[in-house]
Amino acid sequence: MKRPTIGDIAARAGVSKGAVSYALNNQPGVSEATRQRILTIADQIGWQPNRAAKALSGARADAVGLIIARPARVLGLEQFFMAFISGLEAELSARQVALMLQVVHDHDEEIAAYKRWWAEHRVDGVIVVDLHIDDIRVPVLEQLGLPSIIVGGPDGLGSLAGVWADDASAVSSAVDYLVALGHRRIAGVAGLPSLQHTRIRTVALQAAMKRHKLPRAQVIETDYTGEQGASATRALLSQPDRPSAIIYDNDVMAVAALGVAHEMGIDVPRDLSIVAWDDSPLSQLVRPALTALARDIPAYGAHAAAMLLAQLDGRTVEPMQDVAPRLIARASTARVRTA
Amino acid sequence: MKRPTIGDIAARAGVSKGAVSYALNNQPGVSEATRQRILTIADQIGWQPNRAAKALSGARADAVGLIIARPARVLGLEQFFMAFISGLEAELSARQVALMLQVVHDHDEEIAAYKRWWAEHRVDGVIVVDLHIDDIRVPVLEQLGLPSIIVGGPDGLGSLAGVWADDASAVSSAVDYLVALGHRRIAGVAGLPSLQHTRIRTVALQAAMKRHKLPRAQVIETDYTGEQGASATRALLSQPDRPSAIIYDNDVMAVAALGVAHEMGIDVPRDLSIVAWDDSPLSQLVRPALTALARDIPAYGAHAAAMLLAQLDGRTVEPMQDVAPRLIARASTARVRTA
DNA sequence: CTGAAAGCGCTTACAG
DNA sequence: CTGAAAGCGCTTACAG
Repeated sequence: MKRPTIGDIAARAGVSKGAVSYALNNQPGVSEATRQRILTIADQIGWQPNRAAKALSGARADAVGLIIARPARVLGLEQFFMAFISGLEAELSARQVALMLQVVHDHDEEIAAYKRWWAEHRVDGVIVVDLHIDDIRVPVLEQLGLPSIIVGGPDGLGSLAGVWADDASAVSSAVDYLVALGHRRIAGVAGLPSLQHTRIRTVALQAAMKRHKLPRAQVIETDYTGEQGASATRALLSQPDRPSAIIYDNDVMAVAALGVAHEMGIDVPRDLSIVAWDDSPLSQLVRPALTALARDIPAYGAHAAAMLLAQLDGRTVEPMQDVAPRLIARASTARVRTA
Repeated sequence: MKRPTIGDIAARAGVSKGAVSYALNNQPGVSEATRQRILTIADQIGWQPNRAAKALSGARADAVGLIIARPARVLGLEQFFMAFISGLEAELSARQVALMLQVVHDHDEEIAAYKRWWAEHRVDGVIVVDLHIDDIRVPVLEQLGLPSIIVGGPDGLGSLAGVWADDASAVSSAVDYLVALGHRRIAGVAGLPSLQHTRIRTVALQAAMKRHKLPRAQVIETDYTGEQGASATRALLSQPDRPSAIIYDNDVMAVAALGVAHEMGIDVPRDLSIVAWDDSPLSQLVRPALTALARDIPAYGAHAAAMLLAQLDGRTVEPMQDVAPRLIARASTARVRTA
């Protein structure tokens, strides 16, 4: 059986295709009685709009895009993206908007994909993640005029709207807590230095140390993998003046740190306190359970999607700071030993 | 500036739109010289095909769909999906085929989405994951005629093509290994009982026990979360005749088990051996590192995508068994203590 | 090898 | 409130 078209509906209802179109799209131009009759017939014969035809007449694609530029190797261990996507979906599918997903190697590929999607009318807008410092994607998106919501900010957004978490205040509260526990030598194992939020966190860490009149924190940058997290931890703990507390930019590295501490005979939390970014089932499962800086990642995704949809509806969208991450204290942090 | 169309190209080249179409699609009907001239002009003016117009003329959507039916809560901790998606993408993006992703609550929603996508010509085919026992999606997809590749099998595929890993032989080899280490009481902490591969694994476990003339394995079913993995482990280890080895259907539960063993004063691997399905960075990071049944998940995704693309090209696609998972021995398994 | 034309299924001014 | 018609940008028989 062939797919029914508005022509079929029009024939059955004894009206023109134009009238059917108005009725189906809730446009004025048909009487309420006719509209109802048309809607009933459409339902009966199982009519579904042909997207291609709609799109060719200038309608929206009813799809938004998300591109992730990370090596496959690292992707698997990021709890972030699945949680973020499930949040996006909650907003999008309620509005029958589809999500186009692509995984690429770098920003050049990502930009090429944006251009193609936009030229092909595949998407109405995109959600951009992993904001970099001096991000080359921002000017390209501005120039294309492709509606975009950046996940990150508040700096470097250009004229685009963004949504970000207040990582700085979260780091600050973590340092306050550690200092209150008596820690004075606090170090950081950071993520990719090119990411804007890595810089924000590191700057906030140093600012908090300064505020407490403590020496600058040692910070080692990594690629987020467990291996690099482990190496960084070994380096930090092999010094004579080793830190008594370390803040990790993701949970995988913090778990790796537990293994390193174990192998070096350093007890957590007695001899070393550990704080991990991004609470996760993992953080709760390991022993000792990890003190974490927790973000509501699905909510973060939902907000980004809602902002994009609002923008597509022509509403003006203000850059927005999302709720601040919370410090969840567990067994990996403790009062520092009085030597 | 307006987007260029084939009309613009035709005007510049001094040929008809038809000729341009033939040239651009590598169809016969234009001379090689003309084709080159047209291609050059298209490139110069930055022409990109309008998908909507192509689709309306009966072309493919050049998109395939993937729907994941899992609660958001569980999704975040599944390393599987991101790894699988990165494998899909490797195949798809090489062919400029887009991936439509949707997250739903149950199979009814999933089926509704398949119907809509297919009716709307949004996708050319779909990849179906998490094959259930008596899966209601299979007959629906068969009836729709929507090209589909099932991830799972070999049973319950109906007339659809599938790709699956030989979980049975993997479980069998794990049991052989444990028995060789002297274990006689082996238990299983399984995943969702409605999933086909859960049944395959459990049946294989019992078959292996029988082959070794050992008593049936105790198997506890779970929802894959760390909590249920922990409860199941507590239950198993609280018995007088507690097992000396347990096989877990995912890494998250196995890590939770390490915590439970620790809290109960049971040493791993001295008093308890643990084998985890699906090797992951997590399995390698925890202490003791987990002996794992490892699948190459990105390759699995790549194969599924390749099969779907082949099917869309009209090639006949045979159901295919992927490479068998490998047992990777690490520190969580050991020779059983001679009591 | 090339041109002119119809058609895909919608939307939307334009007349009545 | 309704109908007839043009148009979106392609593809593809059908003539030359």
